[in-house]
Amino acid sequence: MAETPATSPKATSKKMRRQEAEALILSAAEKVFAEAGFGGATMQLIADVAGLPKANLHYYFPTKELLYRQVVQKIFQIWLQAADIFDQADGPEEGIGAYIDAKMEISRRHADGSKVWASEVMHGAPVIQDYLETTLTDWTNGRIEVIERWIAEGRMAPIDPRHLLYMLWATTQHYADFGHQIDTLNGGSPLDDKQWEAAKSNIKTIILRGIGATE
Amino acid sequence: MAETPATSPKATSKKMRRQEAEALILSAAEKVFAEAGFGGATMQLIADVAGLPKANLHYYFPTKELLYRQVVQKIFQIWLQAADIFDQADGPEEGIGAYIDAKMEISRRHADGSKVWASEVMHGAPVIQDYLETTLTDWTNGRIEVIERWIAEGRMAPIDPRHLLYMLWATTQHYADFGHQIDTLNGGSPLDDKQWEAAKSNIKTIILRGIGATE
DNA sequence: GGTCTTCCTGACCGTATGGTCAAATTCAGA
DNA sequence: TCTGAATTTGACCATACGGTCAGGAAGACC
Repeated sequence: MAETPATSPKATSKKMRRQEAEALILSAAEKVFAEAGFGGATMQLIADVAGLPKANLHYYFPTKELLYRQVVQKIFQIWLQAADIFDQADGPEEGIGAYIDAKMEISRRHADGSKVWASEVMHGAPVIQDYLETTLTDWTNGRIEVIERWIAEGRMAPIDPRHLLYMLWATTQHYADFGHQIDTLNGGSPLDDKQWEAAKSNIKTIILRGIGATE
Repeated sequence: MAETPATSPKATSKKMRRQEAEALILSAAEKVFAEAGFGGATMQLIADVAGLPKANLHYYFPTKELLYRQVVQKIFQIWLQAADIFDQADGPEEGIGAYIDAKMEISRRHADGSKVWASEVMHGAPVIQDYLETTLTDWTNGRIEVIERWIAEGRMAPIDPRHLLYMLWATTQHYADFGHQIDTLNGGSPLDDKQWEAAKSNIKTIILRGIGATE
């Protein structure tokens, strides 16, 4: 009768602090939302993964929508963080190269979050449309300016910055969102360290050479 | 065969043929599954979109899973069709260029199907895992051989064919799967003909130059 | 100990969903 | 016109889901 404990990440103390309880639930929710989608996920399953009774989830997160929203916001923060790397660079080779590395690292370390984000956008961004229109739009426009400056300075070929950004997002996210397909084509095993390095290296080689940012 | 009178979404006669009824339902299902995901889609909503009573859906497709499976298989067929273009080419510039065009056309014309496929893979391919392991694996290995030959012949740079294929899939699919995000960044409007051409052109420029397949 | 706040949870509820069914309707061919 | 198969459909059912609630348990502070 192993009903309560099982494989619960944290189930030692009887009472939890708000912060750790929320973190535990958010982590379980991210996993379940990634695997089943918003509609396919159930509060009961999230509760099981977190090792808590369902009613406890509703104590911290009144509704499923609210819980989902927080999961999406969390990954968006990580996403934005990586984006900063873009600015700290001197030129396209360094900036875009580092950005690819950072985004690939996110795809590897936060694959579930990436999937939730992808799912959200794919279904028309019902809960984070405002983020797309404000934060993401601003960030994108800022980066476009940077790229245009690089082009004007002759440090890379004159390509449309928008489509370059889309290519960067698409290619790096692909390793998270389509990770299962990649694993299957890899004989059923996840990419190992070496293969991830090869992926990053190949992507950087193709894109940096493609935009004429290599010497 | 050529005896189908007035094939419109709403048929004139009270009774439908199996073929057209199934096509109508599959089309509605593709749309709803794309917008809501498998878990979020309901048979009632699909029925409403198709303009049929729910019980009628179950007459043609006994279960939701079965209906979903057919939708996924349908888009996979289209996907494979485009893949043929790869072979009919003489070299990388022509072959990969045409493949990008074809996949971009699919992203534009079959955005819903692309989303369903992406969703399916993202959730671990519960219904088409066998396709990944057989058809897709075979196709991929075949294309890897072609690319390796091109490399051996000195017609493109020595990059890992796998990661090149992933980049092609990722970049082209992105315009369907993340179409909503792209539209939002485009001021809320879908890309027009000119913008789609620009997208294709930019992608081809970057990738073909990136793999050293241009003169 | 007493008391207040925070946290925990089993039991419960209304609703929506996938699926069933049997009766009605349509239609092709005899 | 008659007959049997194919199709259509409203009504129905069991289940599972998101969410509620009342009462109990665990600390914190005096």
